Amino acid sequence: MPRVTAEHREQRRQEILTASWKLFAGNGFHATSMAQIIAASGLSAGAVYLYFRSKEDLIAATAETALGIARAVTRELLERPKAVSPGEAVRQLLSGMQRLQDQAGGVLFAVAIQAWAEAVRNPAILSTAHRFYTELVHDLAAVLDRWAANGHRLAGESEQLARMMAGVLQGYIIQVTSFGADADPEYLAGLCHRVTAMVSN
Amino acid sequence: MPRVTAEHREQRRQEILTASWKLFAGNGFHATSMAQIIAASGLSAGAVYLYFRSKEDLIAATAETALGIARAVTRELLERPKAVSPGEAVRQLLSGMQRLQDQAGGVLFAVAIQAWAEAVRNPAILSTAHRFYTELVHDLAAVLDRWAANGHRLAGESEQLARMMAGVLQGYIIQVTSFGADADPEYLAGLCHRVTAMVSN
DNA sequence: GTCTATATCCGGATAGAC
DNA sequence: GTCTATCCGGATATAGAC
Repeated sequence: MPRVTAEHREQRRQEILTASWKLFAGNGFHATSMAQIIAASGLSAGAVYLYFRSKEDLIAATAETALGIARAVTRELLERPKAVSPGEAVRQLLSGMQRLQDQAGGVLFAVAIQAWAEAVRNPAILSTAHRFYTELVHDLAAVLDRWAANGHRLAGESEQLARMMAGVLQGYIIQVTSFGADADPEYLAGLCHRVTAMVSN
Repeated sequence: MPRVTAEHREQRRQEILTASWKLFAGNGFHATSMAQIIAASGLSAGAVYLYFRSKEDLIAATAETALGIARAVTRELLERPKAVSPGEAVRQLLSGMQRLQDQAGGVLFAVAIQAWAEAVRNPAILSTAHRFYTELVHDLAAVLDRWAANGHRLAGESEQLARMMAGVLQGYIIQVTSFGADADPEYLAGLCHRVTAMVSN
């Protein structure tokens, strides 16, 4: 009995979230009204508030998903036994993120940017962002260390290099989302290749 | 007569903008009310609306300043006759931006992030962001070309490399603003040095 | 569990006195 | 040119019927 209910609850939450993403991505968190979300979800106001206590809650859950995509992919990367070059890691990271982005209807990157902006005034979002950033850097450093253990030489301390790689990813997200300019595969291939040059000797 | 009036007008606008920056940086554009801005500026509601037609106008003017800082610094860089390495260019860029940031009370980076987020729903801001990004990439490409003309070898087409450098800067802004993590000079020096490795052969 | 209707509040912008 | 008082619209969240 509780099993079905919990599943049902979770599914409903997911439906509402999916409807919210698109609106949040297109209008930003604050210019999106609960009325819009309610209409898009196909439920009533009362029902939506049954699954999310407040708009704040909805924003927090949305940000959690959007900020977590990079982490989800590095996780996969590390679970495979094979060591990869830093550039190859970035390539897999970007294509994995793109895959999740497409699954979500192409809105996660935009929401991630919203979340970075929201973090300045919302401690809960800041904390989420900080957590995922720390984990991402940690994982990237592990990728670098594994590569170095295979006989390659890093250009410095792995965590600092990992922060640079994280910066490249963040910059990429801004560029592709705001300016739609960097989707072309040639640039992407060059970028990944040059990342390897950046972190190695 | 109109001379004095125009100057006076400009100065008043600047005062209002300066008051707005801090609020926008701390609360975001949408969670900042006109009432707060009016109180912070020390003027009355009527007076503020005399200098800015709407909150939208105020946001646009604020975004223009915040998004323009990188451009302002590259401009200086190019006006000097000496060719510099890509890493040195980034170093000067970051320190120049930091200088402007400090002059403005340490809020411009946060406002820039707000502006990137706002760009998804506000065509005027998107256009401003796009313009400054394009100019920045153009200027960075010129820095690279000048360096290449001095006998160094670039790792690819200068504009694509410039876009990578712009991405590094954007990532840095996010990291330093959201996580306050990258202010240490050692990381900064390493970053600049590695940028040169990224773009050269 | 779900929907409809609404209470309540707060935002931006303006009108008009001085 | 500047300030005070106020309007109007729309936002979130809830109360209560079914």
